[in-house]
Amino acid sequence: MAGETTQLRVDARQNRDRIVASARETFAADGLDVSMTEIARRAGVGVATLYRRFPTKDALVREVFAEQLEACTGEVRRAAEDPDPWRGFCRAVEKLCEMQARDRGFSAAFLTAFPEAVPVDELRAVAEEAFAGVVARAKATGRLRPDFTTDDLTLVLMANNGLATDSVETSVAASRRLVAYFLQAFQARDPLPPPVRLGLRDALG
Amino acid sequence: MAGETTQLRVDARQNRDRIVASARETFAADGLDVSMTEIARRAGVGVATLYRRFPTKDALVREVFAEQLEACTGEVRRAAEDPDPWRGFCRAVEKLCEMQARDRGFSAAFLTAFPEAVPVDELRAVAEEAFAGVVARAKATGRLRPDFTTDDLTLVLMANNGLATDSVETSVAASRRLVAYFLQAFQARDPLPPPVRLGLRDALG
DNA sequence: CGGGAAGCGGAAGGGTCGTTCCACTTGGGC
DNA sequence: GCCCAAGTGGAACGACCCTTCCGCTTCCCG
Repeated sequence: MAGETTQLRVDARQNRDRIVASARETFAADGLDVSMTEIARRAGVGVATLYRRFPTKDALVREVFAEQLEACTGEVRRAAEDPDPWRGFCRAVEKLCEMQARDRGFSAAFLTAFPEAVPVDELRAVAEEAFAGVVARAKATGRLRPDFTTDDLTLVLMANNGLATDSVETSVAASRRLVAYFLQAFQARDPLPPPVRLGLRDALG
Repeated sequence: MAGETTQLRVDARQNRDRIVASARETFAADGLDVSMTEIARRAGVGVATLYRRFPTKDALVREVFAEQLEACTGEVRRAAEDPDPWRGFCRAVEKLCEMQARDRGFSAAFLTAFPEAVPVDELRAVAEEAFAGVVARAKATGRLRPDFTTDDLTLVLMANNGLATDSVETSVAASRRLVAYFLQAFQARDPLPPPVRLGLRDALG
């Protein structure tokens, strides 16, 4: 989805697909700290083939990440269409966190700063815009606390990211519990003092 | 505090102290991924001197970590003596999270499994026992939800760990906000369904 | 079906890391 | 003050990483 439909030879095309698939699986299971050699091995190609398609490891990460981010945006869009805005909000948060919990590389890539990665930043902006709509609707119904900000989503995602373990099931269970607590705190009914102001986005680049 | 009072030569003693101090500062500022060479350089000694005192990097991390964990326990003990049990509980969680936010190495070391590190596990057990007392008192007053478990503290600490950034101030601010949300959710007044059951401790070793 | 460009694998370059080795220095009991 | 064990610094080792290079193979156009 990052352009690059520049006609490849059919065998090269197959290899490229295998590389992306194997990279996605490996990043999901073990995080971003997997060696390029390992990814190439699992894809059944040499490292040179990998580097021919993706000139650097960052480029590969971005490619895989872009697809995930798109799925992410889709999930938010679906949540935006929920007849019940509050339920839509909850669904969005739940879905995002579950995706993150199931994919170690995703969270790492999402939270690592990519200041120069134009397409990635674009995609993220799109996802954030969609989420902003969900938030606005939920606030309008009065169920979501009015002082909820975009930073709070970042906070949730960063916190959720800290829950990563070697076992996907454990991570997902922990994530679910975390999200349940968060959603409870995000409800408007309690007039508790709003938490301190933040500048997380800036800190993340 | 880990024994080892085996008489050292005075110059060796000074070097050892400098090493621990510099390691603590460096781990706090930059996390555990600092090279041994760098730590030795900042302490003004050669790497051999470092390795003579701490046969492995893990050993050094554990030494520094043990001191922090002790401070941690002290904080919990102080919270246990608060006249208001709920306030004591809040203070304990707040203090623990702030310490974690201020020290990158601490959280990393705390959450990394050290199955074989006897003294560390001992210290952690002590801290957990003290915290269990705080929890029991808070539950007795009815302000802390009855289904709160030890796993929830682990959940909080792991989530809080995910908030680490390059700027300490940012991390602390984010941590404060996170804790405010958590404490709100931990209050008993809402009869919301208790989150799913967990097995985090097992997952962490 | 033949030639040439595109594609390929694996070895090698350059870097960093944790750790070890060894010739040299120094503290402190006699 | 002498002497040697304890202590020291910095070079060197092996393992790993990302990336590049190069001689060989394979596809595909004409």
